[in-house]
Amino acid sequence: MTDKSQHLKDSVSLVNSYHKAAISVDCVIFGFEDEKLKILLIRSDLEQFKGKWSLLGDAIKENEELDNAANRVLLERTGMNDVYLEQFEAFSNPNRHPGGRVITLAYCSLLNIQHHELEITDNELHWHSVKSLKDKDLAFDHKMIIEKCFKWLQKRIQEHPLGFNLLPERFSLRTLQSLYEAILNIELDRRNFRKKFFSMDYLTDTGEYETDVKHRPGKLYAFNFEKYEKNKRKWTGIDF
Amino acid sequence: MTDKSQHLKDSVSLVNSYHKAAISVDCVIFGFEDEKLKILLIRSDLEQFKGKWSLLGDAIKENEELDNAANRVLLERTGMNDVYLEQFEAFSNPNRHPGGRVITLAYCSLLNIQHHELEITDNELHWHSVKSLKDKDLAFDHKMIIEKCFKWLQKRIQEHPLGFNLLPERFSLRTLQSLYEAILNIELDRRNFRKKFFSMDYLTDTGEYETDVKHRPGKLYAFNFEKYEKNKRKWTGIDF
DNA sequence: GCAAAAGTGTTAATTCTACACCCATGC
DNA sequence: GCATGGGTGTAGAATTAACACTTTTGC
Repeated sequence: MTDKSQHLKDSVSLVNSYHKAAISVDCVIFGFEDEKLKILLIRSDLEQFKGKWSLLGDAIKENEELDNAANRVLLERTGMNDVYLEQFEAFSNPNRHPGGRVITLAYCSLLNIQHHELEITDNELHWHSVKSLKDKDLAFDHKMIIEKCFKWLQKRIQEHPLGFNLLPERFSLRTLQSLYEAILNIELDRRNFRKKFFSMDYLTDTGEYETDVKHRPGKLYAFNFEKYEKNKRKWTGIDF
Repeated sequence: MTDKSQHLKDSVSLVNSYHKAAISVDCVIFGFEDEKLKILLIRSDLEQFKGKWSLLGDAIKENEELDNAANRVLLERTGMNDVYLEQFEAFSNPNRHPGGRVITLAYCSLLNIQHHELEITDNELHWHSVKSLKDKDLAFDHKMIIEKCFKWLQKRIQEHPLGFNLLPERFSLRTLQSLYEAILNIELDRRNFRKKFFSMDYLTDTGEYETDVKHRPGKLYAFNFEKYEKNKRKWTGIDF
C-alpha cells in the first residue's frame, strides 16, 4: 500500500466515523402577479401534515450538490429550468421533521409567473399570495423559513437587482414600482422612483410600449445585467 | 396501531429511505490585532493535508444543531465561549473532502483576541493575518471558503455593527477606524469617520481614556447594542 | 370629452466630501 | 519643546424628499 492510499484510507475511515444525516433542500419560490408577491406551495406528501401546505423540497441524492438539488426539485415539481436560485440558510432543528433528523437548506428563487406556466400541478401545486400565508398552517417549519426568507428578500431587493427576475424581460416602470411596493409594503413617490432608476442608468429603453392597457401605454424597459455587473461598486459607505 | 403512529412510521420510513451524508461545521474566526485582520487556523489533522492550514471544524453529532456544533468546535479548540457566531454558507462539492462526502456549513465568528487568550493551542493553533493567506496552502476548500467569508464580512461590516465584536468593550475612535480600514482595505477621512459615527449616536462616552499610549490619550467609547436594536431602520432606500 | 395612468422639474433639506488648524500628552 | 496623534468646523457638491400639472391613450 502506498503512502498516498494509506492517507486516503485514513481520511475515509475518519469520514466513516462521522454521524450521518439526511439533507434536503426546500425552495422558497417567489413570483409576482396581480400586483402581489406570491409563493409556490404544494400540499404536503406526508399524512401527518395532511391538508397543510409545504415548500417544494426533496432529499439530496448521493454526490449531488445542493445547488443542483434545488434546481432538480424545481424542475421535477414545476417543469421549469434556468431560474434564479440562491442559497439562503440551513435549518437544523433535530425535531423539525417528524420522520427523523433532516437538515434542510432553504433556497430562494424568483421567477416570472407568466413565463413559467406550471406544467405539473400534482399535489395542488399553485401560487399563494405571501400575505395570505399568515392565516395558513404550513408543514414542518416552513412558515418560519418563509418568513425569514421574505425578510431577507425585502432587504436584498433594496441592494441588488433581484426583482427583475420576477418581471418579464420588458416591463414598465409602473410595474417595477408596484413590485417594490408589494414586496416592501410601502408606497413610493412615482417621480422620485423614476429618477432613481434612470440615474442608476441600468434600464434600457426598448422602444416598445405596453399593449392591452386601457390608458396611455407606458414605455417598456429592460434591465441591463451586464452593465450592472461591470459597474457595481464595492464601497457603499458605513451605514447602519 | 393508531393512526398517529402509522403516520409516524410512514414519515420515518420516508426519512430512512433518504441518502445520508456527513455534515460538518467550519468556523472562520476573525480577530483584530496590531491593526491587522487575523484569522484562526490549525494544522490539518489529516495526513493528506500534512503541513497545510485548516479552519477549525468538526462533524456534527447526532441531534446536534448546527449553531451548537459551531459553538462546540470553538469551545473545544480554543476554550472560548459566548462568541459572536453567524451561519454563513453551505459547501457541498462531493469531492471537497478526500475521505468521502462531507457537506460543510461555514460559520463566521468575530472575537476580540485579547479577551480570548488561546487556552488550547494543539495543532499549532494560532492567528494568521488574512493578507498572509494568499501565499499559503490551505486544506480542503478552506481557502475558497475564507475568501468568500472575507468578502461577506467586508460587505456586512458596512451595514451592521459587527466590527465591535472584534474590539474590546471600550475602544477609541482611532481603533475603530483602523478596524474599518484594515477590513475594507481603504483609507478613510478621520473627521468624516467621526462625524458619521457620532451622528449615528450609538457610541456611549465611557468617560475613560486610553492609557499606555505615548501621545494624547483618546476617549474610550462603547457601542450601545440595545439602542441599535431598538432603532435600526427597515427601509434604507433602493441602491445598487 | 372623460377617465386613467404616463410623463416630467423645481426647491428645500439632508448628507457627503474634502480639507487644515489647534490641543493635550509623553518623552 | 517637540513629536504624536486627538479633537474640531465649514463650505461646496451630491443626493434625497416633497410636491402638481400636462400629455396621451382607450373608451
